[in-house]
Amino acid sequence: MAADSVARKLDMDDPEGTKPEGQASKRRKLVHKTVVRVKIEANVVKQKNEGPPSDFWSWRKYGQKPIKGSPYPRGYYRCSTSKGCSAKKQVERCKTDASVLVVTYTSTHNHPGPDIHSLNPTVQPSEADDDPEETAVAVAVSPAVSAQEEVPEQDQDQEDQDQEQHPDLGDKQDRDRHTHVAIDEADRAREDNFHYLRSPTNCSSQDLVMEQDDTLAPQLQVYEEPLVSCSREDPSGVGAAPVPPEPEPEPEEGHDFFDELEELPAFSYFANLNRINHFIDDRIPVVPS
DNA sequence: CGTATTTGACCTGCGC
DNA sequence: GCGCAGGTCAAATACG
Repeated sequence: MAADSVARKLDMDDPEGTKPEGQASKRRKLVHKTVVRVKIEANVVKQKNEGPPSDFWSWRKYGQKPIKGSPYPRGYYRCSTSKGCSAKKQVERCKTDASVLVVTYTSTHNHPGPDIHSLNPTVQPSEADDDPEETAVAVAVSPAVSAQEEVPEQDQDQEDQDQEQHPDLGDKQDRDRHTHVAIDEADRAREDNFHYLRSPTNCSSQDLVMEQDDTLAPQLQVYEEPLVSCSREDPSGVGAAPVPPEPEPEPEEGHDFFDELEELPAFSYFANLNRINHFIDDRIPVVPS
């Protein structure tokens, strides 16, 4: 017992790079994060029922913790696609809207992803999927909505509710509106297989080593498509979603919750997109008609 | 039998 | 300096 603790302590005390990335990255600050929110019933549930692999990457759960202020636990996942990959994601449910999952990606994949077309032959690229521009539109969604990385846990929730009130967030709100335009455009393109969009697997090492001033870099908040942020927006825009809204299961237990969110689609895709700096910089402006 | 998930303990960072 | 909360590890367990 004690020996175990000592051994672990020694291991953790190693400030050098002699230990796996996971341990080295125990720092809570200064890590690049990408936040994705997704409405679960429209994709995850459906997807789960259909059974296809839910992501380009495979994620392995390594922890779960109850989060103060949130009735739902947070799950910790690590990329298991490649052994040395330090990519991680945290999955939790929105405090104010149980149907919305908040996925936070940290670190980056240090390996090329699988070819989704070969891995998922059943996933046929839609016509829109063949159109780079359609994908680009979807991409534009990501950076269009940015959030502060330093937003405290509690404030994130607050932010959702106060977005429209907060003067500082007016710009964000405006962009948010653009986002929905973009989503509208991309919606049709991706509604059938948005979680397998275009393969991001050809991310170059350049992408992977993307450096960012974490203290300054805005956190990318990606709204998964027929999705609305927590506790706001009229779901009417979502009505176009191919999947009828299912009765929201009462999130009584975190286990049930995480049973649903064990694997999430497309997030890695967006995470990868976020890494493609030039892609973001050159994002296609979505002009509201 | 191998792999993935669960779960409790431990460590670190941060705020007071 | 102390306490709290978040993040990670690793043994135990479940599953295919």
